[in-house]
Amino acid sequence: MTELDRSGTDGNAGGMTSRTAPKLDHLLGIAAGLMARRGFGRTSIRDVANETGISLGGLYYYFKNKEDLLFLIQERTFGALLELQEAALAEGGDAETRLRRLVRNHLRYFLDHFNELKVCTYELESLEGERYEAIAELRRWYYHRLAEIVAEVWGVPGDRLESDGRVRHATLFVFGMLNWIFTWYDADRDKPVDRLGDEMIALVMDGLRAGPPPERTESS
Amino acid sequence: MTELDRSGTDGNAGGMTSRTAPKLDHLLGIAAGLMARRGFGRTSIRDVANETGISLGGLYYYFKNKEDLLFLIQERTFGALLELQEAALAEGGDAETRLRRLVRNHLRYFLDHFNELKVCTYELESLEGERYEAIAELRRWYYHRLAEIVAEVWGVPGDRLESDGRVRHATLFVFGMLNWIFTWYDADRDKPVDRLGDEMIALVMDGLRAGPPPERTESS
DNA sequence: TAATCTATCGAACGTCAGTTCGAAAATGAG
DNA sequence: CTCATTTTCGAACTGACGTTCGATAGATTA
Repeated sequence: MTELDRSGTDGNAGGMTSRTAPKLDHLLGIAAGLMARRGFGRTSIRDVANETGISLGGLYYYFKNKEDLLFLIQERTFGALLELQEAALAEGGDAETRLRRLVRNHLRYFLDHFNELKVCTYELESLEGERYEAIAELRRWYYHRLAEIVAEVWGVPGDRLESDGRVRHATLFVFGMLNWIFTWYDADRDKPVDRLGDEMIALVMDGLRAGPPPERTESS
Repeated sequence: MTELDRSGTDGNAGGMTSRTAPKLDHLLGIAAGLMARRGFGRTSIRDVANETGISLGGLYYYFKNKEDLLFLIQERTFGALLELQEAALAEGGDAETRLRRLVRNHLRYFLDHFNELKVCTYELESLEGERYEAIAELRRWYYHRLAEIVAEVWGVPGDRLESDGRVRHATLFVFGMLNWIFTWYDADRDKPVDRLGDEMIALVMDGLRAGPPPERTESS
């Protein structure tokens, strides 16, 4: 229904086929900052123009649509996160080890790319059609990796992973913890991210009944 | 900075001081449905007019602002939920019992008022000034009630509750699980809500290491 | 019936948004 | 220097949005 016509060029309006584009990255970073604060719908292209110093019309050299701008932010940010996580999983280890790595990476990445990842988390549904599907696919990949770990902890065989609602729910509970952080994290108050990760792992693995995790200052 | 001028009348533009207003409730329900689907920013007053059958101008008899419309939805929905939870807590019981009640109530309420509660969850930041503060206050109340339970499970004394980051984090992790549901819940797939609650309690209390919760069909 | 209050309407106003476009600088190669 | 390509600009168009307002029924009261 909602089609998009990527006419030959592969993402942005003008040329720019190079892997990394510093000016575009800068632009996307600023746009993400605005969208993280005011939301996609409330952020105008004119806001982006003012904040970046680029003229209103000039922006359309970098993206062909407002929605395309959002897509570029999400694709790049989420893509990089998933690459990171893929590498982390490739390192192997038992389920708990991999889970801990995943959570820590996620939290570290979220600290370094707060605005961008917040936009990824909140504004998926502002995309439509192909663009929506492309990002949804990335999310599905992430979901499956975590679900596999949950299933492994519980000893659920891989072929029953899809049909077992308990694995699905537990996985989504964990994602809820991870993603909800954007609503409350306060850099000053909640300082060491790795400790946050440890606390989360402690809750996920052993629950409240095991008591609070140790209050030490730092670890690896 | 951003002031609102409630000139005498107490919330809506016209009169209407009665406790329950069926037509207003109907209106708010439809508005919540639109906002849940497309977000506050993307939902226009004209959309609400079309969907309700009330004329564009006529809507302003019920609220004085678009933001006021959002506020009314949040205040009523969240207010009712908190009343429910206050009553549930008043019933007493140990920490786990109260936690289970809280979670179950939350999930049941979320099923019955999906759109409205989704709007409450996502659109707090679309409010400003006094209206923002009023809703934020309600949320704070909810947070504290859950934090108290977490602290009780861990045996953290009430006066150290505020300063202990671990209580804060664990509480917010649980809220994350609860609120993230709006992004994935599928009425057909994830049928019995009470079981969802039990699975969540199982994870929160005992963690993944305790193994998956029993797969029974239903309980109380 | 006259007066008052509640509820509703349609038209209009002003603003701001996304997008387009042709021209013009800047850049870099031959 | 010349020329083609890349990048940037400012003005303009078009549509949608929130909000206002005077008019108007219907209901209620005196």
